[in-house]
Amino acid sequence: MKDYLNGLNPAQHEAVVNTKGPALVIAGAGSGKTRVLTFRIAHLLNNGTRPSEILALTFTNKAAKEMKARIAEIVGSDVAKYLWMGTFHSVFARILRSESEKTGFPSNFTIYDSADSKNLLKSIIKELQLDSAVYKPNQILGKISSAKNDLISAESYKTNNHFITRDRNSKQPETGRIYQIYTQRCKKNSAMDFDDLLLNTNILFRDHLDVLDKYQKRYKYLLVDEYQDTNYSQYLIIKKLAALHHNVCVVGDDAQSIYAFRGAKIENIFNFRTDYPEHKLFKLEQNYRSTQNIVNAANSVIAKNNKQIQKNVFSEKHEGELIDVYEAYTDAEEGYIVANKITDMRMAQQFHYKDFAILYRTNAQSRVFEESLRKKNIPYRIFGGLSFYQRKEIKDILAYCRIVVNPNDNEALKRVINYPKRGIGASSIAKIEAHANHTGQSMWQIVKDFEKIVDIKSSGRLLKPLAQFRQLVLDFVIKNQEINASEIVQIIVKDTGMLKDLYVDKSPEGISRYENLQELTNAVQEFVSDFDALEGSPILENYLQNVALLSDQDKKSEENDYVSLMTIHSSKGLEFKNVFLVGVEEELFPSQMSVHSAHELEEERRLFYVAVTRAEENLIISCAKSRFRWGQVSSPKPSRFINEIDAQYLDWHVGTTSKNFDKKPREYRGNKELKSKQKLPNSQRKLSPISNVQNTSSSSAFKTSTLTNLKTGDIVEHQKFGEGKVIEINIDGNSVVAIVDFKNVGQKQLLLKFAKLKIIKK
DNA sequence: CCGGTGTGGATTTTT
DNA sequence: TCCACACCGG
Repeated sequence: MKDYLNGLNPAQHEAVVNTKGPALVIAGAGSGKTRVLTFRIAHLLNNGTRPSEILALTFTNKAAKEMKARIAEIVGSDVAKYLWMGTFHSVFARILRSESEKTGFPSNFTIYDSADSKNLLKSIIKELQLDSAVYKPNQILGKISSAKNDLISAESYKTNNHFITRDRNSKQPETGRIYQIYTQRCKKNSAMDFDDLLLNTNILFRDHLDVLDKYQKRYKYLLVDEYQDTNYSQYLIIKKLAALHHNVCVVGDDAQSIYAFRGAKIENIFNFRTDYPEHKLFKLEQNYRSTQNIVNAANSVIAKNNKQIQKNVFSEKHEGELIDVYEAYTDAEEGYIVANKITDMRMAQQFHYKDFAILYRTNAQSRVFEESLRKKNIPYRIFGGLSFYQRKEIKDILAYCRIVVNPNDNEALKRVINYPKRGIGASSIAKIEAHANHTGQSMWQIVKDFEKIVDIKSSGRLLKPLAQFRQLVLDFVIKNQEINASEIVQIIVKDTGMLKDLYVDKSPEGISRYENLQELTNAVQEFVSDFDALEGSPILENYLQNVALLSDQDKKSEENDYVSLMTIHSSKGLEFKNVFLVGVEEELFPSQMSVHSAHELEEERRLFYVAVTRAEENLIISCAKSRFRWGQVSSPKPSRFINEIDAQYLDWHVGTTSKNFDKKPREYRGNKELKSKQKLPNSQRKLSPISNVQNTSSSSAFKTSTLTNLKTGDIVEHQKFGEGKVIEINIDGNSVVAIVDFKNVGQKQLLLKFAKLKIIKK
């Protein structure tokens, strides 16, 4: 029981046993941060602290779960289960539910995910008759979100000069009004978005000192993981809760703060020392994860940042291999190199597939690697992207569940009032919504008594479908009172007809949707059987409370052997023997200070640092000199960050290294004239015909199926170049190119398959 | 109302 | 490329 302290190094040991007073633990990458946190909690428990007096906040649900499991191993699960441990969002959602009399929200409030928020904003913007091209829902959502994270209410937003001028400059002067209506609408729907969970907690603690007092007393020890990624709202919650006991331990690494885009303030970790002058500082500097080369290389990059807490991260592992850098000609070749390398390394060094990860900046980059891996029959799994809970079929089921629990949830109602199709079209939905907003009722209240609405009654056509929908929901509500979450979900998928709908659909997508539906019912079943009596009963209400805050990462991964593909962001906290950091081009890892402010650049550098420090043994960085993106060819340069790594740690492989690579770079295919330019140095290389096309509309009217119909000799019309004659057509795998002689252009043009063409004469 | 088709726009990153 | 949306005809 006590021997957990033996395996710690001196710095870790200090950070574990000094449990009194504020503590700042700076934990370099791979320095055993989770160990320290878990042992610190275990140490508290072993020294007489009750588990319910400890509040530990993590960044993801997964981290919380894992940590709880590890603590349970030390102190036993009967103790560990009473710990308050979870993400900010889940813990404070729970508190907001139990303090519902004080919040103005019912305890069964719905949590809107970003899609719900966006939809709500969209309809508000439409209602206000504003142009949704100017008031882009995503942008507005971003503004509202950052305001909330800075604890700025709609009212103060509207009168704040800074925001007024900013919104005027961005031609969105009505943002404040939208914010206000959005807030009202959420309240009416009994819904909170992600930011509201934190904002309303702050409001609760501000306006109800008795409540604050209660939680201050309850939580004698606070621990916060990933402190560098907390926002102002979270910071303030911690500060208030810690005000009584001052036993607040924050753990983090300023070099890994990569969430500024969603409001994270790296300053929080810098300012901890001034916030708590009596704090103790612990630096975990030994990296147990990576080879010396990788650690040194990572250090050499992050050293270029100005804002940081000085530390000296070192490794005592073997020196290790140099970092390979590959500059491929094309994205396809980059994929090929990576897949080949995985096969080679696996054979030569007995690695498993699960020892490999491919990390990229954006989800869209995964496709090329998927293709190359599939070609070589390498098993892989993509993390992130469209998460399970964001899939249409899943959201539809959950929307029904949400209505059952909270009928005022308009967003859920709008989602399924006509799904499956029952003849309630967009205009009818708009009519109901307008009625609801007029009378200050929820849409469900209108639907419930739709016979009273003259407008609906007179048209007649809606009567039957509305009655049917109402009956369906009412049935669910009644049944739900007696049965558990799993049973009601079964009834919902069956009675709505969704189960049959998806079962009948035998297209690949239909099958996968059916499987997803099965997976969801399994998940609910699991929720029911795993349910701990401590947390109430396994009813739908309780299931829903978790589900909005879940993400794909929280789904347990099977034991299988596969290569992992994910964004750098989602790789944080993970480690792999071999890491491929791909697509490292300046388009995605910007290098121009003129475009990006200094602190944005520093954040990008930290992101790069995070990626590099995921690797234990081998790191391979790659980029492509020509990339096919959004239907167009671009010629990106390697990111500056590669050059910021000290050259002594690098091993460069420029150009094609794979002799077997049979595909020529994409932009040269099938065109003799261009082929000769291949040898030109990068700076002088011109892709003139293609770049001309780039300037035209990027519409993809010219579909592949149509394109294959194109023949040499056809007369076509191009939006920009006018009428012309096809003189050569080249179809090769998925790349299709036509050379066209345009009447009025005086130059033959090379058109890619996405060029906009109308066939005039065959 | 609904489904098909054409069109235009968009891309970080996640609780 | 994919997705959302507008438009049209049944």
